[in-house]
Amino acid sequence: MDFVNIEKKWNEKWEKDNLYKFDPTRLDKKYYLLEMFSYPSGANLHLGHWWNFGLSDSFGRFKRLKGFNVFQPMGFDAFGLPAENYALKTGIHPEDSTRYNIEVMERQLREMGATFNWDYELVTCNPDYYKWTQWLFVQLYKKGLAYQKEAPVNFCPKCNTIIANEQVVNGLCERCDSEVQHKNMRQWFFKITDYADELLAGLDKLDWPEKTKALQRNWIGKSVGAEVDFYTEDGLKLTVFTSRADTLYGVSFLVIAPENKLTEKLIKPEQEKVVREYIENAAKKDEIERTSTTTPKTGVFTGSYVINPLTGDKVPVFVADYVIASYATGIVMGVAAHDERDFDFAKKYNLQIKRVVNDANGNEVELPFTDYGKLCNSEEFDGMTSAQAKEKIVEKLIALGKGRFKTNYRLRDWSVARQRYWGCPIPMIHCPKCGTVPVPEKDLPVMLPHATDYKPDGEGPLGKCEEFINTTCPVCGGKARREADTMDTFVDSSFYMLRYPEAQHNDNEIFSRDYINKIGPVDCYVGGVEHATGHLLYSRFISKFLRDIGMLDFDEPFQRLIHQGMILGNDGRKMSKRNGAKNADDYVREFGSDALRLHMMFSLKYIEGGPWSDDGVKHMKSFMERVERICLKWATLEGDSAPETKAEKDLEFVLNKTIKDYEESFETFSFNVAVARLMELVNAMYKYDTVENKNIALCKKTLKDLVILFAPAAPHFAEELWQQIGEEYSVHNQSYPACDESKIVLDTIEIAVQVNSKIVSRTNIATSWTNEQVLENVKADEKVAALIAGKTIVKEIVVPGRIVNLIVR
RNA sequence: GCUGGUGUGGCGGAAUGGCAGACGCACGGGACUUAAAAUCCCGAGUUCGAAAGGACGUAUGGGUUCGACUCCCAUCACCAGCACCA
Repeated sequence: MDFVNIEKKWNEKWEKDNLYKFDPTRLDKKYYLLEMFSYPSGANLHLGHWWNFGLSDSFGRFKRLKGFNVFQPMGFDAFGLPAENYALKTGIHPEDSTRYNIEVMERQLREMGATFNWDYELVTCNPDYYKWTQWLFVQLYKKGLAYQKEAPVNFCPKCNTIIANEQVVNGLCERCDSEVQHKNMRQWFFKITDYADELLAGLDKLDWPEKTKALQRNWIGKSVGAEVDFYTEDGLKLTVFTSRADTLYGVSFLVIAPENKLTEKLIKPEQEKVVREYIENAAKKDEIERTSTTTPKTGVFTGSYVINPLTGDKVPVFVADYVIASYATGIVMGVAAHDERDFDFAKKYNLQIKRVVNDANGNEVELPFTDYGKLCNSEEFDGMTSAQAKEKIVEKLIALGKGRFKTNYRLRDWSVARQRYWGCPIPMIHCPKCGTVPVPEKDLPVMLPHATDYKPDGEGPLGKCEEFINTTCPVCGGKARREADTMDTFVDSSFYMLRYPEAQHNDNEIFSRDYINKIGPVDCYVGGVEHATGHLLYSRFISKFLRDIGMLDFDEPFQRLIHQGMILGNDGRKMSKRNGAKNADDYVREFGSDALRLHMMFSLKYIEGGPWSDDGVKHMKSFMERVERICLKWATLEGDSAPETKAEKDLEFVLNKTIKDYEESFETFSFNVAVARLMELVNAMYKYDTVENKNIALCKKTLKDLVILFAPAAPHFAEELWQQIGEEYSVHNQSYPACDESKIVLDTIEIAVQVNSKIVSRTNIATSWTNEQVLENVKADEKVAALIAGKTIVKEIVVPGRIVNLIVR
């Protein structure tokens, strides 16, 4: 078979016939399958694209065979920095290069012959898409969830923009590896923190990899504890957050972050010089230096003391740069006896290490933190666990009015503004009279101008575009300026899965409430794990928000999530030209895409990925030829003798077992096992082929089922073979073959026989036998009889169809 | 440090607590061929043995069980994420 040319032929025919058209009226058995859409990079489709799109396309095809009305749209995440950086290098406008790249990539994706529903294509840089990105912004603004504040932000000096926490990797910009600077700027945020608890709780019911759920839990970082108010002699309140309120009796010192507003008020004149010097130094250090676990904690005494609300102890207050100003209250209590690093800190600055406190009688008492009775010098704490002690102590604080239960989250609000050109304009207007007001919905979209000066200047290049920036205030009609920033591209992608079903309509709504609730949420979402704390979290947040404003009945956009593993170079490192990276096209042209697809399915676990080795591609071609030979031979067999032979039953067994196992393997994305099952069936066919007097009807059925089973894994090959064996177009409109359970129950099977849990023999038994009959037969076995002779059988275990174990003494 | 994951032949990898290593690669052998390729068939965890057969085997050490790759506890190694988060 000429694999390369038949692919072209069928791709064209399928596309012409619109074979995989999604039927929006038949939603009772819909299946919404989605791969994370890609950034139009303009490069040729590489192996990673095939790995992602090709194999999940096979999954979609499988679902179609199973009778599902599969919705599998495709689009492009088209705004973003790469196009702009490319523009700065080449002078080609981001819009032009992006349009061109989309054209190239779309053509290649279509050439894959995949079942994507191109008639629902979305491109995030199209005004009819970003109209809804802006609409979303306005809705969030109206609910107080989009807001501006002056805040320390991550600023990438090379990209000249603010980036989100999620885009900072080890203090470096994830795109260009520049060291990220920390600036105070007035910025737009989405209040994702309002949903922290719900985002956490919602994870439990999702069919997602445990790993990904853990990543999100970790990222949200819920910490249940308490706030404790300490007062200085001057009556200044310092509130600390602690998850270990039970150690309150052992507080040796308090530490405040240099940036905390209260720090100023704590500095006593005699300490002024050293403290200022310290703060100045701290400001120079970057976050990594400050928060590295390897560098010892340093700090400086402010000169102030506070009173421990429970013990009345006088506790010194330090400034230290390891305390993070933005987490919780930015003030921490140090318990030297409990925490190793607090211990080191206390020793370094000669602070009292409160292993001992004075009890009511003035005697010194040891402070083990498990002995709460003694610790608190009160019988009411006797024998308490840490958790019980925590609760009791906080209750005492509440009674004193000096503390409360408190939960903190590591999650910060989502910084969404970018000082870049190639993004969705933020639909806000700054009016000198009315302040900041949203663009009225009827005026959306705010069009991104085809600017000529898109060079980033740290303030938003749109600010230099006069015809864009100058506008009138929608409230008072006076002169006003538009917001010059654009949105993070993760805003674009946070709702695309909800917009897809409506991609064909440019209505007055982002989507029809009725329709989205029937077709959504996404049943299965396929994409990389690298989006665990970014895109996947943002999308969940936006879904919950849309639910809250009455747009959605569901609040989790992705029911099931599959991460494909990464294909690595042959040296196990990220793929590059040096370690064997090739364009997928090189293989497609030589062996055909089906051979490539089969090899990818078979050679690595989809979910784990691994180093790429291409030896197998040619073997898959051989395998397909082997399949073709037997199929074409069997297709021409004539007559219909039906001998009841063992060989025939063996083949029937393998066929039906394959039908069953293949399905299971596909459902769990275990494509490697699925292909192995196909090979087993083919081997069984060859074995049966040696039989002289064949059951022709069985051969024909096997052959037909085999070709259908191949349809998801090797779509062009299966279609061609389907035609060649004389079946009616198209194999992709067939139903998945039914497994005849009666054929996978054999009359006789071989089971293992154990004596004292050790295999001593194998014997054939009839499956119709009762356990008693099986035992009787097993005991009659020569070897077994010899072993049990003269001994007492203590226990007889029969696992039907598996094993017999006789315990003798 | 915390969280999650992984650990099975030379390699990729199979195994609802029930015959470990399916399927394939590489390897060896045979058939066909003048020969090679292709194809078809057979073999193969390691080790002792001529063979029959035996011993040892799923990172390590324990445990539960008639029986553990699978469940539990501890340890080690590697991968990933978070990390003076109080």
